[in-house]
Amino acid sequence: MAQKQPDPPRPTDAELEILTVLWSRGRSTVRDVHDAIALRKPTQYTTVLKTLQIMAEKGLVRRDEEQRAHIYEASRPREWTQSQLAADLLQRAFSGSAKSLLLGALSAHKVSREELAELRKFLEEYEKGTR
Amino acid sequence: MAQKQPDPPRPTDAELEILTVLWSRGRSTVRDVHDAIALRKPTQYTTVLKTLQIMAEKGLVRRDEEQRAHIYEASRPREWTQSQLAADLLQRAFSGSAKSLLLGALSAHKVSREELAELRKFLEEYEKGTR
DNA sequence: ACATTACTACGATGGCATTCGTATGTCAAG
DNA sequence: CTTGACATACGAATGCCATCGTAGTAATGT
Repeated sequence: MAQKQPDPPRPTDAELEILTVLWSRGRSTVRDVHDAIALRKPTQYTTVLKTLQIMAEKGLVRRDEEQRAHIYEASRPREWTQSQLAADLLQRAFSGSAKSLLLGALSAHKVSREELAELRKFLEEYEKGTR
Repeated sequence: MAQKQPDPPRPTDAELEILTVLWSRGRSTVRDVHDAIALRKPTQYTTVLKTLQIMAEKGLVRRDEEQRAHIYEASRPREWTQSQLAADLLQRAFSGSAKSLLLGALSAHKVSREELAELRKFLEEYEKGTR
């Protein structure tokens, strides 16, 4: 019987950055992750390593130790974690009002007309789906 | 000439909770804030006091020391801070995709049919506004 | 006048996040 | 075999967050 793993805690800023790399690259070595992150921000290799080790303890990532260079992967899919984060902020800062959240996002971060239309379409579809 | 205050940093969890009280109550004493928070969560008075003092240092709140019981108020309106937080999460976790953010929020936090309709209306209006 | 209550200030603690340096082990090239 | 490149492990420094206890002081009630 498959054991249900407990929900990992909310990732911190540095952890989220690493998760982003793992989500887009898939299974990766520490070096892979470090290289990707070092492009945008000077970072020591061991810093990434240590953070990944901690993330493994927390259950945010899984580690495959078969090879000498261990291989890491996110233990939860991107969508799941994003959902957690969105719901968390929704509660903490918006008292559960999805409308306020959307308003806040739109007013600070200008989105293109195209994305706006997409957004509306998505919402219409979603509304149909729950009818 | 009015000095432009620097943007206060992103509020922490405890700080956000206090800000929420200040936004809904307006100018408040430490006691007011404490009473409001203690309803949902056992908290020492001095914990709230200390946090408010730190928030004042950071510029998250303003303090009026005229009376013996100092009076605090949020230095930024709710909408402004919410915007910051939404935009921050949008960047950090959603690579700027407002659609993903909305999808995440909706999939974790079930919203009523009414709110969904409201949301759609709001989006339509917003779209008109930027045309 | 004295005791009680209400307030601020502040130090201290424990925990976590982030970062880095160093130690140590493995492997392959010369 | 020795060296250099590359890997993990891990201790430690630093700083912030959240919390609380204590001290000191002003106001209030008896």
